[in-house]
Amino acid sequence: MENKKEQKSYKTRQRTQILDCLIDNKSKHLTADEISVILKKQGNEVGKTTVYRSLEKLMEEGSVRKYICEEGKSACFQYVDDSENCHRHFHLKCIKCGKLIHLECDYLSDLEQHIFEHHKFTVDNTKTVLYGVCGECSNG
Amino acid sequence: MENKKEQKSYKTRQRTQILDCLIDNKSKHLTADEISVILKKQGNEVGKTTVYRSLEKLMEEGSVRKYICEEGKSACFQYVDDSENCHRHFHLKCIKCGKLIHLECDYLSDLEQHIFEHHKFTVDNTKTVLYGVCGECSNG
DNA sequence: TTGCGTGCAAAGGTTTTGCATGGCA
DNA sequence: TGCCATGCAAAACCTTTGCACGCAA
Repeated sequence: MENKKEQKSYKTRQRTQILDCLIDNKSKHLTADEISVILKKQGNEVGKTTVYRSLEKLMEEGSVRKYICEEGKSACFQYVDDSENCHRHFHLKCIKCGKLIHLECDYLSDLEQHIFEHHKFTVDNTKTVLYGVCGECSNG
Repeated sequence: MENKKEQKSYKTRQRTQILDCLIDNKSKHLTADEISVILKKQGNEVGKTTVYRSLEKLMEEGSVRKYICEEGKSACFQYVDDSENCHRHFHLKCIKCGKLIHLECDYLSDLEQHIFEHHKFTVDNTKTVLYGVCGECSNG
């Protein structure tokens, strides 16, 4: 069974640096590869395998969230910052410049409520990203 | 403007069957592999390469749309049924049973309008899927 | 006949797994 | 010392590309 017993977890250089990297970039969605590259540039090389495995652990612990991004080629990860209430708002992602926008807005909460009441569907904005074009890119 | 020089396009057994398959399943999101399997079961085997290439053509023609789905492993495709106005509504997808729900609702159009006016962002619901749990699965 | 379509094989890119070694507690 | 963590190599997947042959028009 999915016994969510907390598993032991050691504090290692690699895992710490991966988490730090995600925190430093908490406004962005990073791919496993991007994390790997950033760490390398900082002189903190970490094997790709370890990046993937650490991200998985961090997701289980709830510190990190996985998103499926527009490109579809690779998954994106983002630090879960409780102070930003990311579980309560929607994310918009520009398909032109890739910018990620955190949308804090009561209107959106109402939307969720509406969908739940009228369509019997519980939206999980942890997994949901609205795609489109941001103001800057549409002016271009 | 969508002025893509129209390329010549031959009507072949494979392309016809792929499109038929998408039409038969127009309420679902199918992966390239699923299409391949369905056709095989019908005795209409089509090479994977051909499935991918045909889907690309069909997308250019505007008959088919590509979505990035939750699993993230593979892309999903769906027939564009103009009579259903899929470009005007949102799609909900249940992360438990995989069911796809077409949400026809004025409230949602307002949402788009709201995001555009207040957040300068043009949502493309061609690419957007709201993830969550449907009524049946949450009762389970 | 022309040139797009098809499909096998192979390449490319991302993610996972096997296994021996390393390192936290 | 007991385990989890790490990382190389290889496997597993999904998708794309090269190439020779097939087939619609």
